[in-house]
Amino acid sequence: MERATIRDVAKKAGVSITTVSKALNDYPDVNPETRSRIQEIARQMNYVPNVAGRSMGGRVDKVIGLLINDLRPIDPSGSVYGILSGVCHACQDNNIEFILMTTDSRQQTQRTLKVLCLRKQLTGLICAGFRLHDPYLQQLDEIDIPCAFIDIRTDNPDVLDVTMDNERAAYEAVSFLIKNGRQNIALVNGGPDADVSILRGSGYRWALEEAHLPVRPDRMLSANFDASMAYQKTKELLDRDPAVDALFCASDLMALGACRAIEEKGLTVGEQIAVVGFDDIPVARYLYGGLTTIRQDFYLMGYMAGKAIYQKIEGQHDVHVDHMMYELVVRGSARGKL
Amino acid sequence: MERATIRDVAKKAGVSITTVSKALNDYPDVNPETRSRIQEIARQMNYVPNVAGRSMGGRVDKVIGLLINDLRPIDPSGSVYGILSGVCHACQDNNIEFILMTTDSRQQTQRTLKVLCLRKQLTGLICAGFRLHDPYLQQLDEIDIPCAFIDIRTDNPDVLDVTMDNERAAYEAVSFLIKNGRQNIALVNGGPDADVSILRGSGYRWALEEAHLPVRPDRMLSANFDASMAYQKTKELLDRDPAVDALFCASDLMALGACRAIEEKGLTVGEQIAVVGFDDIPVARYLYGGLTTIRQDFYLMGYMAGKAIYQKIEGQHDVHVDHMMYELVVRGSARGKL
DNA sequence: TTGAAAGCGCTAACAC
DNA sequence: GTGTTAGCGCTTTCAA
Repeated sequence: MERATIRDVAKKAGVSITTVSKALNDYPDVNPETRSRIQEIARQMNYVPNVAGRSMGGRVDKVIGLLINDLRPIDPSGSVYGILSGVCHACQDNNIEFILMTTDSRQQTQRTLKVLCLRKQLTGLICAGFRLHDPYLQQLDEIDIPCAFIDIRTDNPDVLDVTMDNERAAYEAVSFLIKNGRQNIALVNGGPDADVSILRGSGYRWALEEAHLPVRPDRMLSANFDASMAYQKTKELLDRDPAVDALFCASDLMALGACRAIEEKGLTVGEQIAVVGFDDIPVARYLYGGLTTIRQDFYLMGYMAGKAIYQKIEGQHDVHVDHMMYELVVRGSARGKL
Repeated sequence: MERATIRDVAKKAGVSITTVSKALNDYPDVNPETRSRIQEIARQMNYVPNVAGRSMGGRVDKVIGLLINDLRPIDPSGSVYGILSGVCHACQDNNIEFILMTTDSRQQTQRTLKVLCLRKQLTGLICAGFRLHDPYLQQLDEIDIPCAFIDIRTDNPDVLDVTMDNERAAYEAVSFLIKNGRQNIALVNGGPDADVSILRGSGYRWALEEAHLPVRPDRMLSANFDASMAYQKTKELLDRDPAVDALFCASDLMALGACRAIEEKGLTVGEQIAVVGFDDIPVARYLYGGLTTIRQDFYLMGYMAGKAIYQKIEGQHDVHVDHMMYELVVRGSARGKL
């Protein structure tokens, strides 16, 4: 059977399509009996309004799009997944349509952000996974819908920044190591194209400077958030610089790679070399006697972004997203004496 | 500025809307010069065809929907994420629209699967995260679009089953333990509402029976794929049954919980109690000297499902998805002597 | 309380 | 090679 249209329902109910439309859209000027009769018939016929038709008729559904840059086959930190499910649930809770879109640097040069928004008829946009040189960051003025970016600063005042205070979190992590007697702390950072790397790097330097410890470029590694690259570079570091007694890693995954390098070198994680990670991935507590790390909540980030965009769509003016909470979770890989 | 319509473009180009439509949709009967002039004007005006209008005009885009049941805030095994990104990439590669939908047991009772498909105008459907008693499994006859289910058998011959041979994989894992001298192997399984639990459980029994080892119900735990429940139940098991010398766990996450219980009891993972997990999550190699586990590839599952559904949509008749590959990855938590 | 009619943006016969 | 026209399914005035 073909899909039932409003006309089919009208015919079966012996009324006009206008009346069916009104009945199904809860207009007040319909006889209650007529309404329920029509609703029943529609249900029986499996009638579902054609969205295209509705849209043409002038009833456009509001839609929040989540645009993920560079969607990878796996997501070891769970960040993308957490954001996705958070936005999704925020949309459900607020009864607004949600769609997922993806892009990458090539596609960003082929199709403008504006055109992307028009194509999907977006009412609101949330972006995640973007890096500092991505073309879309320059096109934010062109779109005229509420927009939020996760974990990257946009320097556009109309765009909501959803992130935590990465600089301060890194500062706290490194300060914690210092307070516990570590003096030769190296940094295993992500790539410089990620805004969070920059912030975590400056938090690291801030803590060292405050403690009057030298900031040594040769102790600042860049491992692109990749476990095996972290492993490799940490190994080299430990070979050339035996004084290192602690590592601050900008992700738990890199911390894992680093820990493996430490153990292979015959050193112990926690005792000889303290390690602090970042993210608190679900398995962090099981790793190397428990990974000390900065916990952040990607689900909540997504949820907050979704909720804020919804509020903007609904015309609220003073919408603003606070810095997300974080927490230093102390476990075996870097014990506290305090 | 309001959104440009085809009429605006036509006016600016001094041609009819028909010509614009033809030019933009690569019809042959348009003067090449006219075509490129129109394309240029459309680009300048940021013209994007209104999908609703297109759809009304009779040009319906094909859409594959991925329906996820019970989307959780986190996805520790990465299975949902992997499937999602796989389907997404398959759709990109085949140039077909992709949409993500979610449901749960409550929503399944409120809206039929048929209505869901109609609402989203789906051309193809892929379902993941479903459990044996979910209502939608009974409604498969009602939908008339190509459909695939991931990791659950549907007993509907028209529905593609995308999964690996879970029974055989479990059989191999347990046989491996037996061959390496383990005689008292317990099972830490997922809940009985997951089809894979049933299959992995029967693979476990198969291996024991083949080796003429007793199948003891008191050694078969059910921990709902949850790490802390696995921890708890394993602890109880080890207390009451000191003979246990190996554990086969139906997920790496549960294996983690079990390993923690083992270590807390003062036993060593690998030596005294061998542990085999399931999934090979990205961090498995870093856990407990490397977790021995069955590797599966969720991304590929999603990709294959997407590709197969696409082929069915395109009218291919003999579409069929082979069992996905798996592999026993031997690491420290259960060494092989062979 | 109901219905006739216009129109949303687009495509596709078909005529020119 | 180009334009005219009908119509897709729906909502929404506005008149009855």
